[in-house]
Amino acid sequence: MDDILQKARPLFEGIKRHTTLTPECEKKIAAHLTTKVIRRRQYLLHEGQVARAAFVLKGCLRSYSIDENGFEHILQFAPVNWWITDLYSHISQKPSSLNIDALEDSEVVLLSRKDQLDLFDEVPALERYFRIISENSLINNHRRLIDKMALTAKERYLKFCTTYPSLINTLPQKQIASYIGITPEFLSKIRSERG
Amino acid sequence: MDDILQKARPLFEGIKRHTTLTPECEKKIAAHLTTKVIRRRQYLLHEGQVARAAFVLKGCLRSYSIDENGFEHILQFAPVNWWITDLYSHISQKPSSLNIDALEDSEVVLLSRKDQLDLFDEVPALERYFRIISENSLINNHRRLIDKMALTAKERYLKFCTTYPSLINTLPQKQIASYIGITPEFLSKIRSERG
DNA sequence: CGCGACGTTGATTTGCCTCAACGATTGTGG
DNA sequence: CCACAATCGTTGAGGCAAATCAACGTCGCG
Repeated sequence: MDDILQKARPLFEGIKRHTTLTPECEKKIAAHLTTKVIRRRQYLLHEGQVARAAFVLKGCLRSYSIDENGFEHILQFAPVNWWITDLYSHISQKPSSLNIDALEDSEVVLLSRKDQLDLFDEVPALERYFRIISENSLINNHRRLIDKMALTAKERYLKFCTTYPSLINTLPQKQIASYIGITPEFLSKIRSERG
Repeated sequence: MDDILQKARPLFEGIKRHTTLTPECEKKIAAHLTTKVIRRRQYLLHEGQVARAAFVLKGCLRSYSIDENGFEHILQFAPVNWWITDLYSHISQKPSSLNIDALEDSEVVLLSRKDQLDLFDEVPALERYFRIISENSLINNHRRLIDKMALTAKERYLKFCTTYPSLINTLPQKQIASYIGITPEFLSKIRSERG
């Protein structure tokens, strides 16, 4: 129990950057959290399961959909201190259409939707925190959608490089290509034009 | 004053579909709302201005970005009972990069970010409501982004037709083409292939 | 009436994909 | 520790979905 309270500290710090949180509230939250280790290439969520929300303590995960031709399309990367889930499944409690797996050995804390909703009544600050990160995620998604419509593959790649410089050398090119919506071969060609 | 309370009724009904709202809270909210009429082709928001959030009482609006070649990319349609804004600008209070204008004669209620944040402290139910609609918008945006990466133009058009059947006959084809991310010419060609 | 926005259609171009072959690197079991 | 497979990135030839450009008919509206 105290173990979780300790491990979830980065999460509480994150919450405190947006709102205030008393030690009692931290305990209430911690009571609903569990931790989980996920090794590289292991799944946190398989298509068809019901998702829980995961906060990354260590490592890096990704969520992606697989289309009818078997191609992966990455929706999100989640490095340390980010949340990741299939939001549709998490909220509706229906089977997910996304997969989530670990790009490196990772550790997360998990929160079910039921526990999350209970906590929103117990700890209003938590609801505020999730309201804020939902707003921010929405802004990022708007930007990404517009970029997908307005920019060329090369422009999107360069923008990715400046927006997430820390991920460039961490992630395989294949994953970056999938995130910006092009084939790995074409990304390779883009990069070879003096990069 | 009572006028706003009356006009905002559809908004209060919408909130009550997600949480509970007392008449006193409705009054508190109404005190921060203003109404505005926007005629067809008139702007609610110009690129560079700071956005407020708008709830549509009548008509239909759109938000869109203009790229460096002068092409419009529609981010959102807002028919009756939907919110629309440039979320980035509204939240950060910085100049917007989006435009919002009316596709037909419309009327909206407006809420500034400051008033919204004040209300979150006064009326927790309102924060819950916005948390929920942010979550739902995010789900829709995820879906749309994946569709843009995984589906062909024709598939996206057919999906638009089944997802928003009421908009098909209301909106000019040009606007639909911009929303699904293709040229009006190509949409015309898609439609001419029987169906 | 005439102008401007809209939709259509065809010819041509292009950004990106597909497929295939090939090194380099990683990792895994004998 | 090595052999081998699997994964990754690169490169090239060819193909296709969608964009571009241009011309034309229609409609609503000042």
